[in-house]
Amino acid sequence: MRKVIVREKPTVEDVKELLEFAEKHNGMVTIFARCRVYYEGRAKSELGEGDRIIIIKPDGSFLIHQNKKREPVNWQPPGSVVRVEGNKVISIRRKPREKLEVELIESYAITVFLAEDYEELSLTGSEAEMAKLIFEKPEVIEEGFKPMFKEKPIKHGIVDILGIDREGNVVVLELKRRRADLHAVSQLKRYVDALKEEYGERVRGILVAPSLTEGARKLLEKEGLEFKKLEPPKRESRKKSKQRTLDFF
Amino acid sequence: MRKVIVREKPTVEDVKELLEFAEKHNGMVTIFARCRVYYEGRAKSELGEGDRIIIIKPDGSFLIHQNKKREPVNWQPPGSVVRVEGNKVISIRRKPREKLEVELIESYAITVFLAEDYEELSLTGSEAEMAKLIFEKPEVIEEGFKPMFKEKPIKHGIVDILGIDREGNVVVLELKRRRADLHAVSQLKRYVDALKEEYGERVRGILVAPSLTEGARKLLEKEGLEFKKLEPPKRESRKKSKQRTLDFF
DNA sequence: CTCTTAATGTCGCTA
DNA sequence: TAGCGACGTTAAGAG
Repeated sequence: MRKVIVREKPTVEDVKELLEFAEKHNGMVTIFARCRVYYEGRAKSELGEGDRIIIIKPDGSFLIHQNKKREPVNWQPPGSVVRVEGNKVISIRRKPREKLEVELIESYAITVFLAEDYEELSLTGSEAEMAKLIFEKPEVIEEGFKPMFKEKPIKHGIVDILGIDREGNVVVLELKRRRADLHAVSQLKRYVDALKEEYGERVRGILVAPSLTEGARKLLEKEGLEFKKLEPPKRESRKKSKQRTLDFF
Repeated sequence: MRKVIVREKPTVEDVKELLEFAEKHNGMVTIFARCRVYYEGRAKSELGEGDRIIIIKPDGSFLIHQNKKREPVNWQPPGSVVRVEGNKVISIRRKPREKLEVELIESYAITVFLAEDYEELSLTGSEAEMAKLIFEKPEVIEEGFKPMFKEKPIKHGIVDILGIDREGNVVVLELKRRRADLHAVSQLKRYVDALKEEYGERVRGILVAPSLTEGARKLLEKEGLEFKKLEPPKRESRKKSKQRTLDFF
């Protein structure tokens, strides 16, 4: 069977039919249309008449893209359910209850894409990999540092890394894969405060990141917290993908 | 001229040609293809062979969508520049330097959409509207509350609303349009700490939100901060759109 | 389910 | 341009 079905200048009936076809065969629907959009749920919005691309995925994800920006102007998350009523395509989410209505003024084209995809993204340079690096080479923080826990729940939150320094002080690390800001410092402060209640004053807080904003540096200093420069490491490639390539033989 | 140009089973030359055509006419390109994706920039990623929808907008936004999730698996933000090299579609961003490469294994279809859209989203139920409500009816916080500043920069951050209560205490409000969590409390705490340095102990911090998580409630209590329940208001409709409808006449 | 936090977050605003 | 914070944030992971 063909991977992509295209219908130009579809009628409302065509749209209905192809949406049903896509649902049955787990296809992705793309509609190129002049439309108006109404949304009500966590918030409420209206979008006047204009040309947009509408994508409906087999998992219920619903995207409406204007000709600018990375973000969809309106959307519905996975798990939503779509139906057609007259010239409206409606998507409903329950919990929280949200309704998205697309009023089709004129449909220029519609496609159904029977996409097969078994691959997952393999990404490197994340905060999780900074943590891994620190457990493998604790000296990147400082000589004598001993990491003990990762993602450890404490009184008010979950600390990235909890450990002990060479003098027996409790050390909390807050990791950031990019330049750390005021939020990061507040977060670290919250953990240090909570741990001081438990362990007394011998608690150190270290913000670990490639750099700091000026505001963060000032607040960090005021709060008696520390900074350690560390770049998120980037692996050479291949993580989740299966390693059975030709090299295997 | 036609709004949507469709080419099925395009060659690499077709793709190149239509991308150039789209760039010239500010069209949105959509490619339905089996592909592999490589990204390197702030992080680095690889995605093995599979069927995806690729969208390239006239502002340089670049989206690659798998058949699941609301989020693109790979992307490039507005301002990026696209080019074709052999069977690869490459998008470059400078500052930070980021490169996205899509290796087209098989293109099933490509469309160029000459989308015209002059409308902007009108949204209600935002935090900004909560602030507006509080300035119009300060009593929704408490009797005698006087809001003084909105988005006021202080020592370590920018407070949502700064005001005075009936007893002359300085009051900081931190607004959240949805259930407030630990982050919101830490943020409020940061503001209160900074203001206490300036105004002494007569500083109150109030978290204003429709609800609180358990953890947030506990921390708020421990820190001597307060909570005021308030839902973000939803207007009846029409904000940014021009009011020139039939009713006008 | 709720809670907590990361994210190539993106986006808008402001000094 | 950098800093700061909201977002209908989304998504993942743990309890």
